[in-house]
Amino acid sequence: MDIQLKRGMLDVCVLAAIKDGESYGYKIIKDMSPYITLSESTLYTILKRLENAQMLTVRSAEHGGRLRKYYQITNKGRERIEEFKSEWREVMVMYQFVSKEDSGYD
Amino acid sequence: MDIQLKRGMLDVCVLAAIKDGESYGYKIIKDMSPYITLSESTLYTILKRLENAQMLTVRSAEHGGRLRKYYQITNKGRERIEEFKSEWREVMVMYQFVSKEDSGYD
DNA sequence: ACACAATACTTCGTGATATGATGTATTACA
DNA sequence: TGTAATACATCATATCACGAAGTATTGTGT
Repeated sequence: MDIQLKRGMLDVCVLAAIKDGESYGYKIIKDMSPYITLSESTLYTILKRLENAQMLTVRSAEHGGRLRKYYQITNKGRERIEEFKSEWREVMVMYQFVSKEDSGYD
Repeated sequence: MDIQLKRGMLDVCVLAAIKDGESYGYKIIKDMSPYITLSESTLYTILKRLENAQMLTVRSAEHGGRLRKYYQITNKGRERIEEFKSEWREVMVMYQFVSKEDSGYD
């Protein structure tokens, strides 16, 4: 899939992946993999960005000797998801502009 | 609208704007403006990119003392539109991933 | 005659960001 | 003993939308 087309959607997808309960990096990738492919470097970049934007909070916890970072969505994060849904209408306008056939009229 | 969300769509929108007949920069912006807003700098960047990718051809012609560049879509450009439509399915998968409500199960 | 809007295209710098490559470290398993 | 899986981090790179600024002409209002 075209990288550019994913832009602006991945952030929100990651938020959606944790909206029903906290999760951690590796699990997020696994959970999303049937629907969306993203590399580890991409995910951790996004998580950091969302943390800076206060759309999620992080807590570190040990699990089986390994350190894990658990991510939890904030209200701001949920608002971002709603905002995205609103913007989606404009995206559909663009899609329809592309996919509409020539009517023959003008 | 979020800039990032437009990415990967604008190129195809411009191709769509000329798919029913050749046009020129200024007119393309006017034609698209009810649906999609894009600045001149963005458009001419895109036109140059599409030309390099051989998705459109250009001819210069004088019109009312002013120089105009007329852009015409190529087969490769039309193929790009079709390719985009295919990729759209994956975009919708991402959108549904974001917009789906928690089922309560799992 | 003068100012200003509209038409038409160009170039430059900037910020955002998805990704591959690479690295570190532990656990599980064959 | 080695390899895969788990888990997170950093860096450099390429792509790209946009504002700002510039050039030049035509049309219009006063």
